[in-house]
Amino acid sequence: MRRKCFIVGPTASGKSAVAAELAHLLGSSVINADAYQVYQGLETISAAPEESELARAPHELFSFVPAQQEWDAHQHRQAALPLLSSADAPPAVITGGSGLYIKFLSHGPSDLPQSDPQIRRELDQLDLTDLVERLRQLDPIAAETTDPHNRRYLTRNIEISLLSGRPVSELNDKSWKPELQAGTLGFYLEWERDELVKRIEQRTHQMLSAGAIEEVAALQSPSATCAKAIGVTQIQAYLKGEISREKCAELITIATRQYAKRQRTWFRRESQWLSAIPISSDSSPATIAQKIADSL
RNA sequence: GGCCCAGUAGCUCAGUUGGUAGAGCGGGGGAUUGAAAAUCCCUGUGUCGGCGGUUCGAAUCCGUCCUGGGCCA
Repeated sequence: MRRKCFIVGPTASGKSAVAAELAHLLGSSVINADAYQVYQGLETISAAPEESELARAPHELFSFVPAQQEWDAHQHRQAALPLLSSADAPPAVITGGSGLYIKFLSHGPSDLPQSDPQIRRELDQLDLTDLVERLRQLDPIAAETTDPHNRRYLTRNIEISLLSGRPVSELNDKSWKPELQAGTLGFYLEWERDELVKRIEQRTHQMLSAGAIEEVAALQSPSATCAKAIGVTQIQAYLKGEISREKCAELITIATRQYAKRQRTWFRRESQWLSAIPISSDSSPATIAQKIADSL
């Protein structure tokens, strides 16, 4: 298997630029591990790599899924595996902000059944107490350990039990298969909190004036996942005249900040295999990339 | 100048006939195995504008002053 170098961090941390530089230095390519940069027609809002970055090195798995389609971590892993097979290629640079997508590539996921739209549609009709009851019938242990308020997790656990015909608690041993091998490294771009908040604010305004509004206006019946991208509902509200442009920017900034916080929490937990790289406004992507390349 | 309304957590506001305060949002922390930019959990001591007074006890009543807003001159 090909060696892997993960570049992760919260949104607006400058991952794309560092990844592009690093791939350039290594004569390699950048592989996307971001749940929203996979979509077509969402480039601005998802902060997909810019022209200059795309020109720096080949980019894989970016902007290739129609916005009307659903995509998920498992499909993404399947799509990425062929790109990671040749052992003699230079290390692949994998980057993105979606912890789950990263984890699916850094570790082998458990062998569980895939999602089933039909089952989900049916379960969506039930209310929380019914979902909890349903799970209890299928798997009392899982019902005990699953947050009874978390619709997503309840649904997925019921789905797994139904599809496999066995209780989830038997199938999911909660221990990831360590896929990390020698030569695989992960780097976390670590910003000082206030500085990242400033960057998020600036980037939001930049996005709005760089086509984000037109992009959302042009979205034709996006998939449920796609419609959940930060910025979509806020810009739609602005387009309908429900909120001002300033309010829209404020709401997007807040949502992005909260997202960055969740990312921080996720990656903190992954710190066993991720080394933190302190980064600030005076560090250039090229310098960071060089530093990483030297440590490989 | 006179009258009226408002002044309670970073923000928006609740606080029933007086028993020293509580929600939402924001913020902070956490969870996270095929929807993950999703979904969910935990976390609220603040001179109740200031100063006096009444009372066993006042954010709640009285007086006065300050700051916003409105109406009348």
